[in-house]
Amino acid sequence: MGQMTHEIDDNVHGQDQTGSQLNDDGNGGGVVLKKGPWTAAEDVILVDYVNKHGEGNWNAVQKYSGLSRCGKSCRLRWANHLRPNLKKGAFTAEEEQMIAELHAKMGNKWARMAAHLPGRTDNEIKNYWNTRMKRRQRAGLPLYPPEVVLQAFQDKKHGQSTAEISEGDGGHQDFMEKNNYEIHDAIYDSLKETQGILPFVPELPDISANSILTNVLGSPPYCNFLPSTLPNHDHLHESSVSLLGSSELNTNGFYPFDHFKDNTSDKFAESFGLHSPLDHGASSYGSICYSHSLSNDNYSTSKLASEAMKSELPSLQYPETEFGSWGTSPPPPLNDSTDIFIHSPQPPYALDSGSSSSLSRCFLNEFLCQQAKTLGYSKNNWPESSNSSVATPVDRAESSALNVYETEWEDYADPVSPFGATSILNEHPVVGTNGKPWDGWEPFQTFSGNNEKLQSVDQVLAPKNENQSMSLLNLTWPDVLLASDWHELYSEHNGMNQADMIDASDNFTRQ
DNA sequence: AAGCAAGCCAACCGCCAGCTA
DNA sequence: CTAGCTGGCGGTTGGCTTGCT
Repeated sequence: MGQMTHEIDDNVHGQDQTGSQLNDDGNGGGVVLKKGPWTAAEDVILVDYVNKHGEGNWNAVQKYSGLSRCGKSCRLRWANHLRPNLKKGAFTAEEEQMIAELHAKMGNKWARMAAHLPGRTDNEIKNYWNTRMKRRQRAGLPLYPPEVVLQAFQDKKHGQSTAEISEGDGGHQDFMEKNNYEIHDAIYDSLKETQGILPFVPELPDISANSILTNVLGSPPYCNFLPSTLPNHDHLHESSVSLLGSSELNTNGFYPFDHFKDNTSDKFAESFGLHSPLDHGASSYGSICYSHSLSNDNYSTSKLASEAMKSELPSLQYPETEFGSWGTSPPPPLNDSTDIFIHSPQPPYALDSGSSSSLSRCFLNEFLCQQAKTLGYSKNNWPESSNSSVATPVDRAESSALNVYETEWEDYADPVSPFGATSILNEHPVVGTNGKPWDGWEPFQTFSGNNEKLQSVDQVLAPKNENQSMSLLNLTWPDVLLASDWHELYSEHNGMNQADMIDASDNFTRQ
């Protein structure tokens, strides 16, 4: 804006200040077309032309108005700045929320997103998203507010169809089904699958969005709201129980994660400069909660590796630390809710048999990309954390997921950061299931999956582990529920008041 | 006050799909 | 069927502003 001087340029048809070139649209005919910022005079000419002739036929603008701009440039100028009913100024909170939701569903379909935001242009939305995302990625933050994912749950739960998303987009339903709505489906499917007993699935072609979503949703602190939303034995409730299960914990209480030791993942790690002897361990910080769902070595990250750097892709990561920007969901207070970080096991895998969807990969890529970024950070931070408390592998494993959030919370940071690594680990020194503290970095293999460990995992699987999950949850659930501001979100989305929630949590605890 | 980095945003570029001759 | 034209879209660039040191 600021650089747009809009000064009257008497030389509208003359040479521009940024250099000229022949129009590349094939309609130049040797005419030197102006480039660079539009002047007020040019705007007047263009507006006048459109008023007389209507939109379209942009290449005729130059012909009939004498404007030395290519058709593309005219169209862009009109669409982005001159057409009526354009909304100027910063995005409102509602619009930001909408953008996040739309982006979660559509990805970088700016024009389509703009169709949902009257008065906003695709360019505006794109710029907004890119700058915001750049900022957040640099900070190691997730991109989507929790409400977006929760909404995805709600939508699916209430049978919202793809058509709704496609509403107004007529003719794009197919696209939506293929690309936009899979996150909803992924979330839902993961719940369906995890509510049942899926102890072990030997074949898994790819990490799915499902598993990630499941993990994300089932991971602290966001696992909190899942059970809470469903006090009765609604399928989601059952799902959430399973989500919180320790089904992939091995005998040591942590997840097998040797699946990331394959060459591809090494390459992936290399691509992020993870070369130290701790690489595997380091990788596990970020990957563990995602890789643990894999029970064979067939996991392929080739696509992930190749696409992981594509940062624009949809993600459903959260929490959102810039809650203010979303207008909702302030960070949970620092209290016992942090327990859930320590005590709640990672959710079991969610298996997505048709997992290789583009969006799933996109989601994963973006996620892993951020994970990788987070890893570098957490690598630096870990020693600090482990100085004051000794983490077991499982804690690391969980903290690997946690690291995502830790990094996240580091914005709030610090001493008051509700989930700051230091605070968590200081307050909750953790030991291995054998009672021995896990001190120091061990080779990845020492606690990562061999068959024996995997077998142990199987033994821990639901339904048996449901009780374990419950016991774990019992430690924290009411506090988590009541102390956390999530209950606002939760109740808002489920029509429950606090009393209901207390009942629900009590029931939950008594189980 | 100056220098630098990051943010912001308008505009450009290349690709693609749809239409038409 | 094909080639050319046109418009649309998403990615990227470059310049100005802002904030920090």
